[in-house]
Amino acid sequence: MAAPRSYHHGDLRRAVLDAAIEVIAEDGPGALSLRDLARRAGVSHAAPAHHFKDKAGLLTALAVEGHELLAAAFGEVLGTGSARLEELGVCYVRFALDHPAHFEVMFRPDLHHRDAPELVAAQDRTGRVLRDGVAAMPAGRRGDDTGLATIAAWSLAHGFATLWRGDNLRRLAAGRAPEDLFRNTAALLFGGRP
Amino acid sequence: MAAPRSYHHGDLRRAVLDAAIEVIAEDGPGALSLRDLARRAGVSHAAPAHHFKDKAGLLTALAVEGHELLAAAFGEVLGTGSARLEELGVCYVRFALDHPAHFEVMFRPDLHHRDAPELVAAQDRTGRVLRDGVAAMPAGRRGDDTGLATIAAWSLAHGFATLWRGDNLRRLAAGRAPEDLFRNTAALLFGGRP
DNA sequence: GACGGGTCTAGTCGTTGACAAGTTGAGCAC
DNA sequence: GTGCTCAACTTGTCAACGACTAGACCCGTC
Repeated sequence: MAAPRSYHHGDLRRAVLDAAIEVIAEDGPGALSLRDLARRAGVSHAAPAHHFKDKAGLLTALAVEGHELLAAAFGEVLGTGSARLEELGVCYVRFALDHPAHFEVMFRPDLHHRDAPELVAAQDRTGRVLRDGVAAMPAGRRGDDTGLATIAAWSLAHGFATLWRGDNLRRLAAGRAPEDLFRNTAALLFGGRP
Repeated sequence: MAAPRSYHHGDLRRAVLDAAIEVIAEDGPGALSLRDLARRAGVSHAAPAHHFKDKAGLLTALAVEGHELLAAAFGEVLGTGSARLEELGVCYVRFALDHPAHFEVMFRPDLHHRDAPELVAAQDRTGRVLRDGVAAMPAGRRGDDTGLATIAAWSLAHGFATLWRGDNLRRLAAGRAPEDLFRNTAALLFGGRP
């Protein structure tokens, strides 16, 4: 990073993405500036545009990367075989807390090029993985309508993660750690009947 | 509105807020520009700053107004006495769909002055109203821990509303209207055992 | 050793948020 | 009425931004 730069950066695309992740995680997408990212990478102010076209393009790339990371995380949980529905939700919440910048951008269509084919594909894949994950669960409490169960599980996890990140649950959480708290919440709704 | 303007606008604060609501509902908070709002209200570019200090101040005011509207909506539902927990959630979802701009801003701390006392008060009030609403429900399925039940109900409704607004549930919804769909979802989790 | 395409620089335009200083006009004291 | 005060608003300015353009640079290929 301190080495003298040749004319070509080497991996400017990744460098800009990483810088963006840092900025967004700290101050939100509103604080993002292409010129600032260029400065951080040590290149001229117009260089990033060559990789991402424009600001929305950069955020689209970030969203796609987020969907890939989420799908991978789901794959790990499902791969273990010990997959209870709660753990899928916990995985979702953990993803949101571990990758706040990606999570922030993934579900904000006003920030990206909504029609970018790679984004649409990534979104579809996430939806499919989610639904398949729910479908693979024992029927039990979740009812027969897989679509409805998916909506329920997704809404619960997404809402929890979003509210937690916005610091809206601090008072209600009463000091409990987010993952445990969500596990309890999910167990209350999806778990065995008391 | 078409009348010749005197030096004083009359109610510039309201006019700017309304214009902001329109812009945000259409293109998101990122598309907001104080100068554009001023233009729409027919005043100079610096006039809005006199009422809101800065952009974050405007969004803070919007968030506070949103909390007030939400609390009022809850009051109506709870006032009827026919308050089942699902209907509280439906009310939340309907609020998000009816007031997209307010909803968008209310839970995005990076957009406002997080420490503004009127905002903190409004947030606290929303949290309290929510919790009281849940507490007033028959114990039944929701368990004994009111805090946990509030988190569950809030997360579910918030997640559903957010995902719906981001167009992430289109495929899973299969044409069903959002309110009915949420009612079913909530019934699946909170309702009587099938 | 020319060349061609991907990568980056340098310069520019129009727009924005924030700030400072001045202007207007309504309400109030006398 | 006269003069005062103060909030509401205007005008002018600045640095920063996103987007665009033309051109410089570098590497692999023929």
